[in-house]
Amino acid sequence: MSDSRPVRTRYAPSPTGDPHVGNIRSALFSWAYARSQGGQFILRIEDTDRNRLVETSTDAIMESLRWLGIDWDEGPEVGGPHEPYFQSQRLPLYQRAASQLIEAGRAYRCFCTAERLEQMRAAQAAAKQPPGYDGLCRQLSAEESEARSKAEPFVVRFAMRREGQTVLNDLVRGQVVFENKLQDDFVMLKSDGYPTYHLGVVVDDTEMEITNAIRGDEWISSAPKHIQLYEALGWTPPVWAHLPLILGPDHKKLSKRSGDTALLDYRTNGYLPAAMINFLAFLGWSLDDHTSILSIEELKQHFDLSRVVANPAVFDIDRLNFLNGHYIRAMGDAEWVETIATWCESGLPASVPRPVDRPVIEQAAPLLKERIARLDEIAPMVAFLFGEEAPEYAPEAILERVPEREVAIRVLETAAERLGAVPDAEWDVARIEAVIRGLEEPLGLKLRKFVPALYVAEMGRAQGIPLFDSLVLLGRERSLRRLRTAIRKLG
RNA sequence: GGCGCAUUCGUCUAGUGGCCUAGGACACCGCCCUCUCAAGGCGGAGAUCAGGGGUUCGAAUCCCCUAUGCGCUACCA
Repeated sequence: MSDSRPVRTRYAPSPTGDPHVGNIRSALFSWAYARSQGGQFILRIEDTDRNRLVETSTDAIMESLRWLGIDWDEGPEVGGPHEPYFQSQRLPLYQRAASQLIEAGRAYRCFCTAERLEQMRAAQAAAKQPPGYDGLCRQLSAEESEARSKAEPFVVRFAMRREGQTVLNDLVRGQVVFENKLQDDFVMLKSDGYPTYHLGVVVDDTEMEITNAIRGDEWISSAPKHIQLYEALGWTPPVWAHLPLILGPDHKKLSKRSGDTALLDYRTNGYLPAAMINFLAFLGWSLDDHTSILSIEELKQHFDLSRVVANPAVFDIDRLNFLNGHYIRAMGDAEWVETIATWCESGLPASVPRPVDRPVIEQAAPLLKERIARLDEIAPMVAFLFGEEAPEYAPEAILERVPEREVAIRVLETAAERLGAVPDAEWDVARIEAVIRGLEEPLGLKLRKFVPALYVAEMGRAQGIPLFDSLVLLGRERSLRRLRTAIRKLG
């Protein structure tokens, strides 16, 4: 198993859309493994499907990786000794391999039309036979093949060995044996001259000196194709590691239908990269029997393919939310203030003047920290600080917490009266707290019983950052006005 | 249908023959703290290790069978 070559891994997505979490988890593991081994991580774009190509994908792929802090040593924008890193720009490489295989009798041109293949499959299905190419063009003589290739479109199929078995030695699954008689001659070069995935990976992984091919488990069935390709080409295959799938809440492979979302959606939804990394890292891997919080630095240092498990993992959003809250609380004060400012700029109503009042943000910041799980919760929670009146609310919001209308009105009136007696110069937390606590006696109610009414009056909702501090931030005038507004609403 | 993979608390996982009357984390429940909501602290419930056969003095850990789930089965990756 020992190999003196430096470890080289790659992430080789196809640009058919924005990368989703399952895909990025593969990137993360590949990257982490390379880093833990002091090796290199390569980014390669497998843009061989012209029909499904989405122009913006490559940028989304790079942006996703950068957001998480996954850096690549070779690939788009950074270059490297194996340029280019786009498969569409490496066509001669695949064509050369295909010719070599045709000459060696290990591959052949196939002139079958889509219609014929369709009929063939229908017949196979009707006869309850396993689908697969029937090998019609495998019989063609070299001369005929050569001649027809001048006039007809064709694909190149790989002639799979049909006797014996093909054995995959997988780092996470151990030995997996495939019966060759069940294999069929797959297309390796399409009629448009582009390679299929199978040829593309084998050629490029070899040319780019990849030592460890880490990919999702959905690929394990095609491993025998790749292994036989390596054999036929006389090349040495990388060490494979097939990662367990990530499942949606319905326990099916994560897909658009099954709760998956593009990775970058998590950014716009207010998740922190550190939380995402931590979350993804433990989907199929663990450090030991007790660690559940892990930084990206620790991951780089300790990640090990030998601790990847084989069974699929369900994506648990509750856990991600917890981790996100954890990393928010762990954030440094200055960074936290910047974060709040950013999310306020984008999340507050247009009526709030920009740039958003910095001192207010700075004072609200510490109060906000342990109350936020996602960054997109920031703006709704501090919105009340930026306006004359509280955000619109229904009077019922008060009555839900202080059921009797008369009592609620008395609470608000008494508060307005006593708070109104506090001169502006003495409007501070200590004084406000004393006054509001002093309301217990005249109202004959426990603080916790009546205070929600004040929350709603001041911030439009029954829960939020601490009331006493909020009143200071609001100032005497606005605080009192909101009390009067609430009384009017109830009356 | 065929082939392949998987199967430990609801979820992510620890566990590689005796340390397991199965550990940690999230979620859940309770108590404490408390101006709301959180956060935090403490505690609780929760897995007869899919089921059945073996092997062994001894199995979650090894073998076999069954069941279930998932993946693949394209000129998509």
